[in-house]
Amino acid sequence: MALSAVEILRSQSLPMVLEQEIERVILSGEFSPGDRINEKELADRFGISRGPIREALRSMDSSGLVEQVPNRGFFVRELSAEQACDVYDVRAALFGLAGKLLAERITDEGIEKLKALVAEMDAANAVDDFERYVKINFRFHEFIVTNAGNPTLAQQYLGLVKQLRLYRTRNLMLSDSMHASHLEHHAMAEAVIARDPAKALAAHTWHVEASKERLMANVSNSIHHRETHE
Amino acid sequence: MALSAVEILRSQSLPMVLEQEIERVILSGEFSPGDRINEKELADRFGISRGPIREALRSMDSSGLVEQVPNRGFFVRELSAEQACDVYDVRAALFGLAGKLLAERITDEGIEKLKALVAEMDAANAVDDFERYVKINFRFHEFIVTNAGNPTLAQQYLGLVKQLRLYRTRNLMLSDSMHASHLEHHAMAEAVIARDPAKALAAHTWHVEASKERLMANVSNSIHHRETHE
DNA sequence: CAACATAAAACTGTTGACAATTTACATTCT
DNA sequence: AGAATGTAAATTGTCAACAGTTTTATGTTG
Repeated sequence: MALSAVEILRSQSLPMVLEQEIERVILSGEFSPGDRINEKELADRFGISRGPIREALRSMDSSGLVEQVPNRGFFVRELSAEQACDVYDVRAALFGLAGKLLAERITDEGIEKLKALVAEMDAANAVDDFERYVKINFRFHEFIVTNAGNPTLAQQYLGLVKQLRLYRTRNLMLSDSMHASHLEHHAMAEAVIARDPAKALAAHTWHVEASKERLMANVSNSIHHRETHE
Repeated sequence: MALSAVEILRSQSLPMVLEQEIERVILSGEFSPGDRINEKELADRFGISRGPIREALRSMDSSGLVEQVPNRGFFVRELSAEQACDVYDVRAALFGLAGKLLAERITDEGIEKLKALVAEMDAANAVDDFERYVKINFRFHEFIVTNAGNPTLAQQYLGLVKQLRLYRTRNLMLSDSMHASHLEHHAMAEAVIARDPAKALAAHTWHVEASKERLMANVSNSIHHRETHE
């Protein structure tokens, strides 16, 4: 399966595809944070040699998904709670900027698209459809970041989101969280639709900061209850 | 010269050192943005094979200093004026966060250190010593970012600063620019010393935005006068 | 003389092999 | 039994060579 995907795109650029594939393997949870990555194992899996694997891992090292220890190899990066908070703080600043820029630059069609996304979330939120909500939520955030008209910003932001997925936690979306998040989304969209950069900056920044706090509260909670569940 | 440096640190980690060395070569201006990077040439220069070179370049690709075009190799990244603006905007957001966090967390000793740096800049500013001012200015910024207590933030910020060096421009620090910049530095330091996060956030963000505008004004100016100088 | 086709050179992408280091394991000693 | 030590296996770091592509140089044609 994975091999055929690599095989098909070989003509394009092998290590770039590899990067995505390895990323997928890591983020899918097959490799856990802290795990050592065996180069030969990956090479055999994709039917190639270790060279391209190492190049892909080097690249992922730079983007914070893996870490290299000299003479010991690559490890899936481990993100402590503290580090996750740090990433969230940076993400909040970037997302705030995205909201501000979007409010300055969004087109009329963009506004329609945004309204449609919000409407979709309204629907999912109304019936407590978590799975659907999470999906649209992702598209909503992606829309904001990619339409802010700043590729550097988009790249950095998406990189941080990837890093955050290394902070494994029983990410069960609670009903309360969803409703709170949804209210924030409305505030964000309102500010952007009103083309109010300052308000958008504040709303977008706040949304990520609030997300961080909800996650951390959730984590300490699930740690508290771990014994009863496992 | 470069070879001996590599030789000495070979025991530590070759490609990591290589990364710094190649970075130095690029940022020193020996390779210009848009230039193709010859792997063999670099390999010969450092007396090693192409493998580690490629690994280092892949890492630098991820951090935005070079770009890879399939089957054509690596090129020093070219930064358009628009892209430079984008990077500045992101940098402003990050630096604002750094200022805010620093104001929240700075220790008493940190405040003393900060005051000392400001005093040094005062001195250089008073006598229009550009070279000295630029140097301390760099240490000042570095202090802020590394003492904000958020390694992720520091890493991202420093990466952006490196990228900005790809935007070659006759970066002559004008007297007006220096004095304006200096005033902003005072406002930043004041906010941090007062441990006022909101004010620090605003002052630090503004400083980078103002720097961007000064640079851009400078650039259009120097473009205007290019013919007479070259 | 310019434009195009062709052949040679240069370069990148990838591989398999070898050296150096680390890890795992069995043996010995206290 | 448990710690220490030495050996074997596994793994990483590096290299040199080969295949495939791109670039350059050359020669030919309209």
